Amino acid sequence: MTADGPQQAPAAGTFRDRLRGAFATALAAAHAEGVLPIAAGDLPGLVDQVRETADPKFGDYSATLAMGLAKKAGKKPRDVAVELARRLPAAPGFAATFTPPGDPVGPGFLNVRVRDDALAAAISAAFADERLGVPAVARAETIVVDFSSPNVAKPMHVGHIRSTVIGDALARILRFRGHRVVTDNHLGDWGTQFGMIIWGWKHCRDDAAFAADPTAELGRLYRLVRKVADAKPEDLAADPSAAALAARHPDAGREVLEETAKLHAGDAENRALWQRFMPACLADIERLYRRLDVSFDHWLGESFFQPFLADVVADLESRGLARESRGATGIFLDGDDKPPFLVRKADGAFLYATTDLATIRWRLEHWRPDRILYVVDHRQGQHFDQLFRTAARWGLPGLDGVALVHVAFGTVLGDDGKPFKTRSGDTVGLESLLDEGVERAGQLVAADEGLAAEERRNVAETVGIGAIKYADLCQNRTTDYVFSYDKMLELKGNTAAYMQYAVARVEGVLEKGGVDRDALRRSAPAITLADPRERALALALLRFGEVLEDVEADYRPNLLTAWLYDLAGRYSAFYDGLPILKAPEPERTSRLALADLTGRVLRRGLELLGIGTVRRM
RNA sequence: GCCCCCGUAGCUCAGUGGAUAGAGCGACGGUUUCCUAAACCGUAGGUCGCAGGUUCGAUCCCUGCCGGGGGUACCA
Repeated sequence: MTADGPQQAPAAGTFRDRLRGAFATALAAAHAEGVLPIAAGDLPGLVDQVRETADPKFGDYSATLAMGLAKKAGKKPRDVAVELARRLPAAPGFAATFTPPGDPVGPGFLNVRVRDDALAAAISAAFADERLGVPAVARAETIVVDFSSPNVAKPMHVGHIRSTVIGDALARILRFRGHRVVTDNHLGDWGTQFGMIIWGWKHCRDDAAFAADPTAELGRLYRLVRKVADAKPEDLAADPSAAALAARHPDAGREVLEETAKLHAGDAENRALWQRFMPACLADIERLYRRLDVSFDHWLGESFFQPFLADVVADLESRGLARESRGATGIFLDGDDKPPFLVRKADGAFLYATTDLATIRWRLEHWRPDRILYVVDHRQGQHFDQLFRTAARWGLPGLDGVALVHVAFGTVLGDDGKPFKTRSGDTVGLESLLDEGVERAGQLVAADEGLAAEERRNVAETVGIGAIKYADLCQNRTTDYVFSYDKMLELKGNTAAYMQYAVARVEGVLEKGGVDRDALRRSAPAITLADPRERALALALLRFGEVLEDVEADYRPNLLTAWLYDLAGRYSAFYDGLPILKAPEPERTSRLALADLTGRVLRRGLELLGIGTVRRM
């Protein structure tokens, strides 16, 4: 190791962090010497302009900040770049990690390359590290992640999958980053759907069916009563039994609301029915979560907050925020002529706005979060806008400085571009969705004769569920996405199976070589990165921490999937082009270490998305 | 009416105030005495909806228009 090279484990932080730090130092020095005018507040925005290059021929990292600074400084962009480049080598840690940028390129780009010895040292450190070289956040925050939140007593359907999958992935990622994460399944267990089921129970239940499969019977009642209560002619025309029921009960819609109101008011019979229905509903939901490998710290549903609702409204009224209008009570956030944020209906019932306000108050009091994330459908944007503004006006203790964020996502569409439905027009049940994904994965896996029946089933489950989750996560969450089994189960391209396959290939080569991975790790092998494919793989591996930071910044898991895909591709190119087991030393051991690290990074990355891996497939 | 989102290759989608706009599928071509070819390499394919504006630089930011979707007082 040379005198100016890395002395031991590299400095904390990603390469990007270290380079941004060096630029911050250079900027501060230029400012102190009167060369560049920089307000302290501008610094973060400036160093953000240090990022990985689009094309490796420009080096590994690139700074574009000189062009913007030039105007303020009254200098030419290239001159500004030169001033910064001159001061970089003196910044702590720069010379050990990066090669100095040469002359500015183009209008004033500064391109920087990671030193090969620093790259090898960083790989060695990551290889020996449980966290795979990913730094933890400097300041851990308490972050509540509110996701999934299905309506109990309605079967979970395709509409629930995005919130569940995206929310779970974000929670896992934030936790790995070092934050204190509190996941909460804010169940819809107190809404009108119970009025429907209670009404259905009283008028048209099938006791034998309920005894045999409670949730199936409750689901049937829900679907039936919804049609009867809504009384849409086209629905009734398609369903004679619903039509007959609707004819006998023309007031069903009103009666359903009355049953709901009675439940909320504490009516003994309805309350008893609710208590009877709940365990079966929860068991059904929990089975799905087990299959999806999703768990929660808390299950504080709407019913939990029900005792606080009257007080929430009274408090809002006493502070002059909420007032009566057309018999209801609401907060007029945008003046008298715009729809208010209703917290109590004319019939006295509370709404989910009321529950959400009570929930914010409760979470602030009990969890003292720095952030609360709501992973919910983008169609509820207006609700959250009103909710957050109301909370701010409410002046709750502990709300100052707390970020309330609606992490919105688009709708799941079918091939026809319309919301994903079965051919008969019903929403697709989540369970049958998973079954079909696993079934299709199984057909693909079955082609491989090397696996025993049970292992094939496990692989099919992991690949099928992974495909469905990945398809959801790999898309920008704000856009709608078209659900297609064919696409998500492609074995090439940006799919879970491609990444899982890369992991299995790592396993295969290590197994074939009879490699003891723990011993390999303890031996602290020297890393050589002579071939461009080795270097490209190494650089990608070390971006893990940067990517997770970016995921957190915008709550976008698809940045992680995109990077994993890139990483798996680089591994495939490395694996295809270079011998590992048959390479001479020291390349052989170095490549084994790279393969092992790649396998662990891919597995961890997929794990952070809630996606499993297999040893063979 | 008002508010929000979207419009990028034939299809499904990434992307971003920066250098020549990317990937998969589909099409065409190549690679296997070699560790999982479920792979790899290559070719073809784009006025980034249209028109202005801001900028050294715009697919990205602003304005208008066109097209699609969603929301818009007592469901969640």
